[in-house]
Amino acid sequence: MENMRETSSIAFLTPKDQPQTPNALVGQSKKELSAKPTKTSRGRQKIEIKEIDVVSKRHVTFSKRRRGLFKKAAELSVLTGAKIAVITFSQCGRIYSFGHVDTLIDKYVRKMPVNLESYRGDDETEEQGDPWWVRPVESVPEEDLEEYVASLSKLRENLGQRIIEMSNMDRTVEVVPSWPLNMMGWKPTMDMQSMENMTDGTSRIRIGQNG
Amino acid sequence: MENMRETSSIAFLTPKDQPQTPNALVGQSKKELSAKPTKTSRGRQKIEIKEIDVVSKRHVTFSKRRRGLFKKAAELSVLTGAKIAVITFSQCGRIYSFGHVDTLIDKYVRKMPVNLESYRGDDETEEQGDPWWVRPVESVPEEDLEEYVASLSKLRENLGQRIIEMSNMDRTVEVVPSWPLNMMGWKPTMDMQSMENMTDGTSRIRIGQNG
DNA sequence: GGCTATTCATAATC
DNA sequence: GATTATGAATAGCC
Repeated sequence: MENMRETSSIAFLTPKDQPQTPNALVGQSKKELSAKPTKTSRGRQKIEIKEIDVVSKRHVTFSKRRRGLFKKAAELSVLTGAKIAVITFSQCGRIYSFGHVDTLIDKYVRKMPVNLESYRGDDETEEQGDPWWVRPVESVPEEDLEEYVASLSKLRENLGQRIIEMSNMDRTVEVVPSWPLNMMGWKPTMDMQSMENMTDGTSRIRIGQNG
Repeated sequence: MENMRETSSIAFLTPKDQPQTPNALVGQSKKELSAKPTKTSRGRQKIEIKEIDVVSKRHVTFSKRRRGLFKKAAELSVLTGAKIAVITFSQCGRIYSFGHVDTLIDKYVRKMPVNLESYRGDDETEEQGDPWWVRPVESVPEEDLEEYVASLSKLRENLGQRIIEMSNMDRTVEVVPSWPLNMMGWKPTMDMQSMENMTDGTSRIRIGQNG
């Protein structure tokens, strides 16, 4: 009873969901040639929810649906007064975020590790254990202690900064409700959609040692 | 040309968007009494995107739309292979999150500050400046230095933990793609929707000193 | 929490 | 990036 509309037969439809060449209509008519109400589109087609194989298609879908997702988030936020944040890590490693989480995610996931690389333990002769700031203090050689403390101190400093920012955020996850939702000509602004390049393909965080 | 369909006149429609009593149809007919194809619903109505005044209505909308939002996020994730995370802070202070962000948010925004309260600077005689771990090392009195270093060390330890967790996350923001998207009977599971109580009304983070 | 009619999102296509 | 027809989300009700 639900999919009764599938029975409507248009010139476009192939007998039974049979695959057809993308340009099956090329050279058919340009809408003016034929008197029949030739449809120029088959409209939205039902798709299976599984990874899209064709790369270009996948990218398009990512763009469109991400936009839609953000819009939904914005609406939900405005309608209910909820604070919302959305983060999307695209396959190619780009981060698109909605709300103010990007501050949090960006700062913590991407930048913090960098700030932790000052002191790097005993040269690279050491085997690849945990990074220096995770190992027990006892493992730090006497002669490195000064540098170690300095690094620790700096780490603390950076940490402090981040926490402060976060505490501000928490109150202000003001996120969406604050920006003027211009539903008609709605489009994401830099405020709600930030795009960041990852240096390279590694979407992994580099923690501590090794260059 | 777009809003032509508003002209369709059903028994339900009041002359011109004029407000009507909620139970305007009470006692009209129960679908069997009338031969006319009496509509049992006016279907989805267009609404303005602004905070919903009626609380109960707002809650319903929050539930429905949050669910929809998460579903969209799930689909986007599966279709494009992107890693997605969504966090919603409801007005009443509940957190509903999608993906693994909750780990991140929970850990950092809520729990981390607690772990930083070990060393608390010079008693409470000190005025309410920055918390100890943000102030310069020089401000730490000689006699407290040992405790200070210990705390700093502990801080470092906690931090290490968190960063590790996060670095795992980054790879694994595996989030949605991993759970079986059961589109038909789709419903959020504990895996993707976690609900957390805030201790009290304060959605603010308590940082450092003072009890 | 389920139902229906309608609005809204979007796959295909240009 | 724009258009169009159709699949999906959902507002108002029970």
